[in-house]
Amino acid sequence: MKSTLVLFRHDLRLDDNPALLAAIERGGSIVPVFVWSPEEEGKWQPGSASRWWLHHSLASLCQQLRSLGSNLVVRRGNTFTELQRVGEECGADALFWNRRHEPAIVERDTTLKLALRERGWTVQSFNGQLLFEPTQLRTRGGQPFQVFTPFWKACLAHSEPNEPQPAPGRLPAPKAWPQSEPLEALRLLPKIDWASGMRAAWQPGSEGAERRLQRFLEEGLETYPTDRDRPDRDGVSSLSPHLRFGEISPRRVWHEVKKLAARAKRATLDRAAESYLRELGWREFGHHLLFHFPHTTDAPLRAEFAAFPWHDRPSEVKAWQRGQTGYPLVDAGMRQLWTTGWMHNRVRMVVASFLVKDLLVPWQTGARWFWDTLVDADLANNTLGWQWSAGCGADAAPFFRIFNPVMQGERFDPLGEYVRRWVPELGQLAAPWLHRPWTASPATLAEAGVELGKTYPFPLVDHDEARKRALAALEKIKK
DNA sequence: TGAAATGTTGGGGCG
DNA sequence: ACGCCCCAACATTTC
Repeated sequence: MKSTLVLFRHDLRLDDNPALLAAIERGGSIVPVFVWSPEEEGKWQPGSASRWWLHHSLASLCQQLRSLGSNLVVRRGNTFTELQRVGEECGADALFWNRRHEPAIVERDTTLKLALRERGWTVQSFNGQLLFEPTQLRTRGGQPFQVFTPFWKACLAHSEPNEPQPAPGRLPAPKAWPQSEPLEALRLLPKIDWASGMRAAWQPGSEGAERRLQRFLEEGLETYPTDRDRPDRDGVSSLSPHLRFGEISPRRVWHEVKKLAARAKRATLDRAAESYLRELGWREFGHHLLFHFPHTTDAPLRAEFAAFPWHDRPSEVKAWQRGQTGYPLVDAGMRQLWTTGWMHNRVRMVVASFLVKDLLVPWQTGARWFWDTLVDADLANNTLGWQWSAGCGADAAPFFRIFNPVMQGERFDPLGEYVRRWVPELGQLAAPWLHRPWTASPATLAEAGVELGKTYPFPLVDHDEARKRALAALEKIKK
């Protein structure tokens, strides 16, 4: 009996999993495999938050596989070596996977494919991560898109992404299971347990993804166009980490949202669906860009920004990381990130603007911190987001577009509920002062139990001055 | 998916 | 009634 290995990576689900379905169609037994080989990811090995998530997501996948009479073979080491060994142990001569588009992985996978084929294996890869493959969409001039709007129009004009496929009901097991390590051997969990905030906020695995999706469809989609900008509300889907690990397929999300809007036949829902799918479009855009411009993980896409006069001050970076900048919205965001492994997108833009423009810290420093702390850390989206914020990427916000952290707070967290949740030492301050405590009278501060410089910091920089400094720095790279 | 600076307009107070 | 000033409200330009 023939046997097919299915390599799981960023597709930790059983439904709408093209590699898995193709393996079943091929006939014979199926051997699901996970190989932990972080050094093969190059400079961007999974960060701490991602590892925590990965552990739990693998546990969930393993349980689901077992309920189908299968299992997950867990190995660590060199991917090529381990797959060969697994193949020998169960007599498999085929390997199927869903593609990833990160530069180091594309390179690794290309080598892997060739090496195994040379040894007589059948190796096939599929698209399980994206709505469209990066090579499918080109401008009329045959170039990759670098501006979002035409990119998205091309997506919408393209034939619909495939309908999602249901999970198989059963997976034929091999006669003998290859050796497998216990999950704990991968040592993905932190040594000191800092993950309690993450446990409270998330349920890694496709079951958790499913719950998020259903809740969002029922309660969130309708108000998405406005509430998506409100960190004080539960107005977004929170699917990002689930999409990152492939616990839910983007095609599934796409079709569920469209189906709901089509059934409802209401203009508001149509608009809401459009607005949400557009964000899925940004995810897609990020992945396509990284595929076509692999150097952008570390270097600005707009080369002139390489000469930007950044100021990397470790003490200021530290204050930013710890949520001690003295700007309440920035600090709230950074603490939400530290505690839950996630930050609301509106606030991500504000904290990124603050780091890059108010502090003049290189965007790569911010990207590194997000990479380590986000449970949804995704190389393509992280790169796109930071280059967008720094004004040096594709279709980026112009550098002179500088967020005012006070105004953003007043506009998007008007009652200060978001700040109060994450910066409790300001909890007693009334809304008008909450976003700019340094402007409150000594009496107001005393009444709220706030002592600036002691219980909560003074602003690290004066935004007005910082803004002028940033614009002056920009002049240096202009001809 | 900005915000500040600058320009324009129009109503009201007032001599 | 008129001209003048002020300034809020909005629009446009600039960074």
